[in-house]
Amino acid sequence: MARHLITSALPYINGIKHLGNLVGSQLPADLYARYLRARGHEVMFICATDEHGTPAELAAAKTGEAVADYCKRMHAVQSELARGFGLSFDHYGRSSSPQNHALTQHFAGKLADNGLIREVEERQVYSIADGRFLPDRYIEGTCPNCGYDKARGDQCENCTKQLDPTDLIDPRSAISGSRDLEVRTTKHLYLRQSALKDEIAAWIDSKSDWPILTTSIARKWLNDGDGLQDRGITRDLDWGVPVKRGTEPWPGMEGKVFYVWFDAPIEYIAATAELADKLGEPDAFWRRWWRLDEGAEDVTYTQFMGKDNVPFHTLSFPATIIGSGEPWKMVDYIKSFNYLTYDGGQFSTSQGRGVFMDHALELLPADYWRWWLLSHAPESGDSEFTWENFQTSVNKDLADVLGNFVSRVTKFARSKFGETVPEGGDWGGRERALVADLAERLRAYEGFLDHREVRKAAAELRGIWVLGNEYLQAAAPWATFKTDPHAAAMQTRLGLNLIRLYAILSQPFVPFTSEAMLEAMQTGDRDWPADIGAALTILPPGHAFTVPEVLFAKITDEQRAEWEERFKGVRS
RNA sequence: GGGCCUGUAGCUCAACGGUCAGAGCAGGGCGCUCAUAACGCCUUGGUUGCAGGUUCGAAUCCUGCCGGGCCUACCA
Repeated sequence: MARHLITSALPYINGIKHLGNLVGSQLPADLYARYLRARGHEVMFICATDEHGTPAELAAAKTGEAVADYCKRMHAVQSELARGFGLSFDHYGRSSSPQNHALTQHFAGKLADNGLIREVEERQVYSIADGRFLPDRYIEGTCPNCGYDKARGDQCENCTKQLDPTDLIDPRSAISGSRDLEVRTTKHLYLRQSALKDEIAAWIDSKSDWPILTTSIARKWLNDGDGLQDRGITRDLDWGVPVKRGTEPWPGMEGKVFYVWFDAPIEYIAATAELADKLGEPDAFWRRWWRLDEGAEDVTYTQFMGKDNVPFHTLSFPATIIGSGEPWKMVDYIKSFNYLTYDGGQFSTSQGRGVFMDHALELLPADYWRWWLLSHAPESGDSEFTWENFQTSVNKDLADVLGNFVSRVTKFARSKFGETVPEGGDWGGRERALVADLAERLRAYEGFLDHREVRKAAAELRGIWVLGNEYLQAAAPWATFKTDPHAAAMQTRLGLNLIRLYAILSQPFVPFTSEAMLEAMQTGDRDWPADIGAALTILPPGHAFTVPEVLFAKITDEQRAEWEERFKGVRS
């Protein structure tokens, strides 16, 4: 039994996430967590909402709520959706928690003590009408290069030229449209990442087994131009973690907060502390996961994230931890994903293009989405969601291969032997061959999951399901029943036991269906099989079972057409 | 502009220097009838984007070109 710490990138608080967000971090992380728990390991699976930053403030302003209220409400919404998708977090925290405030301030204090913080005077655009400093991208104007009149302060989307907000002709606030802007001087803290460059580079170089996507992005940032740049870790905002040096005030930094990307990863740790507090446990409860000097030496830590998150997890957060000089647990493996695209284009939260978590659950049970998304996870490149592919895959894999297997076994058993596991007959060569085939495929399945190979694991699981259908076809209990009822009883008994086995093996992918299968088999024995032969005799002769409802109804052409139409436009 | 990833059967992908380039779906044929017209078996189908090069041997390594995607540090 090993100890596994697993974190999913934090979904931003600003609205309901789409399927692309889900498959890029939370869902594969959940798959891995469920698998490791099923194997008997001790797992701490952490996620949280990322609540700070300008977009949260603006989203709250739009609904007329105080930002704290907005975040509280949206956290509840996201939390409910996570439950709906079966995401088995041990804790779903909030980056705005008191625990995260304290820990973020602690890290900043340590970094300052170690000489890794410097103060920088900056000139930034202030909007008088909005009463706030504007991040570069929230300033709009005419591009001096191409004349495009909706260029943003960081870059012109039309000609892709990188810009400085002061380059813009006729600049205005993207929030209010106000032209009443001025450049003001403001002071900010910078994390001296450049001083830690060599240490971080050596650390990255030691991770030879990480996905290329992860290491290539890290190396790019480490080596590009002048190398790893120092990074501002404070902002002139109201909503966030107030800048403090540990528990002490930070002279000159009054009224400022830490940058959202500084406090967000720290929330992984703080969320674990939130859990301890919720359970009434002492600090040791969470520190044994995070402090090498307090019990975390034997922890394996895996992070899951979309590729846009990689720089922060390979560079900024490690810089924070290394720079603290304290023995915090660093990540052992970073699993990163490309993007899921929607019908040829991008999923878009702002444009409402694509399928979002709430709508997805209105249409179909979570397992349909979990299966499709995980079996098509964008591991090697971007992958595309189309309704046609979704319909075909789900109908074939879930309804025909798995669902129908359960259906044919239980209905046959009930009609010939009643609703108890039939007795009589002994295994022969065919059954032993099946066990051998299952054992071989199970080894492969476990290997893929151990290495977080999501798509391959899904393909292997499907192969395991197929073995059941192949066996039935070859054994043909409906035929043997006429000539040798004992043999038919044995074959049927094996089929029923296969259902229990499949429920256990499929649980990481389709947990709700897995539960329904176990319930139908009326068993609570969900031990991961150490020995397939033994696992297929757990349900003994005479054990009662029930015939479950159809596990997966097929998606009809009419449904597909309707959904295709409904989700191609703007979110309603 | 720079960098990274990617281009393999109609579709989605595997194979990451070495037996005839594999699998699922789709297409064709046969079988079965327990089952959600489901399942099983067999089968059609590829000059591995293009052009060179390295090697006994290349989808795989190198160079160039063409196409797709992403990143480029004050959105997160």
